[in-house]
Amino acid sequence: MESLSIGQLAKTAGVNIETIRYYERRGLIPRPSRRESGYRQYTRETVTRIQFIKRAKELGFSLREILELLSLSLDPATTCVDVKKRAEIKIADIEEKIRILQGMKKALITLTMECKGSGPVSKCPILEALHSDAEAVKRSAAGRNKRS
Amino acid sequence: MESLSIGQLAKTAGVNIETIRYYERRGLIPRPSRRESGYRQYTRETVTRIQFIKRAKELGFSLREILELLSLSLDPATTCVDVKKRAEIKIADIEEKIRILQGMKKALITLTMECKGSGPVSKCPILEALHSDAEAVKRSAAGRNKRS
DNA sequence: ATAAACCCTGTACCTAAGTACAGAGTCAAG
DNA sequence: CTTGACTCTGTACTTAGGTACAGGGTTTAT
Repeated sequence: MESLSIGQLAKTAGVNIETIRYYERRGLIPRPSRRESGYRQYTRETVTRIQFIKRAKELGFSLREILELLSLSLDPATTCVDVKKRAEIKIADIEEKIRILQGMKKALITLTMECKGSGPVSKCPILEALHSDAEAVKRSAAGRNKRS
Repeated sequence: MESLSIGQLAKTAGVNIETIRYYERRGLIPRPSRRESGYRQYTRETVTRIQFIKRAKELGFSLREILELLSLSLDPATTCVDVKKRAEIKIADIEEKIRILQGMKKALITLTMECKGSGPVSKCPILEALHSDAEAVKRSAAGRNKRS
């Protein structure tokens, strides 16, 4: 078994067949050679390539960014710094997302603590806040709860 | 000015006209009365409604969830606990997202620290990790970096 | 009365990362 | 030799939350 069919590749790499063709369209994996029938023929290299893509995705890179990383890694003019820069940008992206989520969480916790859990919905502090107290929500969501 | 045109409502509430019609289609705001011409006529209530939606979105609720919150708040059988439960589920959702992002961040930081920033891309520890060290990436991304 | 600004419906488009066919051809096992 | 599994291309669909027209009708200000 020196060459892999698309189905074998899919199973080995742990992705869908459709995903492989999609990655090919996106330029993330090279167009493979074909049999006379037109069937795609892959080498083990492509398994590695797909695993690269999967791991980069786990680190939060988009397919567009992964494409960039891949072309970087092929360009002899690239230095390690170029790659490191991408990673640092991604870290900053992730930190921003975390910040926003923590603001949301804080606001929600504040609201749920105000809610005793008894009484009708008409006096629910959570809904009341959504209806009228724009500032409280905004302050918390932005992570700068100044009052108190 | 007792009734608002869709344009006035959009400006007042700080959303797009298209967004208002979209919310109407989604059932997030009630179908308004119409003039003879077919023009939509809104009341101030709808401003409040749209602001509710905007704030709930800031707290991380999807439009589908907001629809649920709105029908809860109209149902007299709803109690405060029902709303509180939604908020708590949302908090858990947010915490899960934060956990995943922190795993990504940790893995990326580990990799960038290994990278001295000098040397050719062929020896970049970041790319090397993506190419072969599946476990290191996974461990960090999952937030359970066992091998210290 | 006419031009600018507004509004209507309906449909298509956008991003991201795929997934799901339809309709055809090919390969492998029994 | 046939049947089932596999593969091909091309297109449409999915989720979420909108945005952008096209091609009409209406309102308002001058």
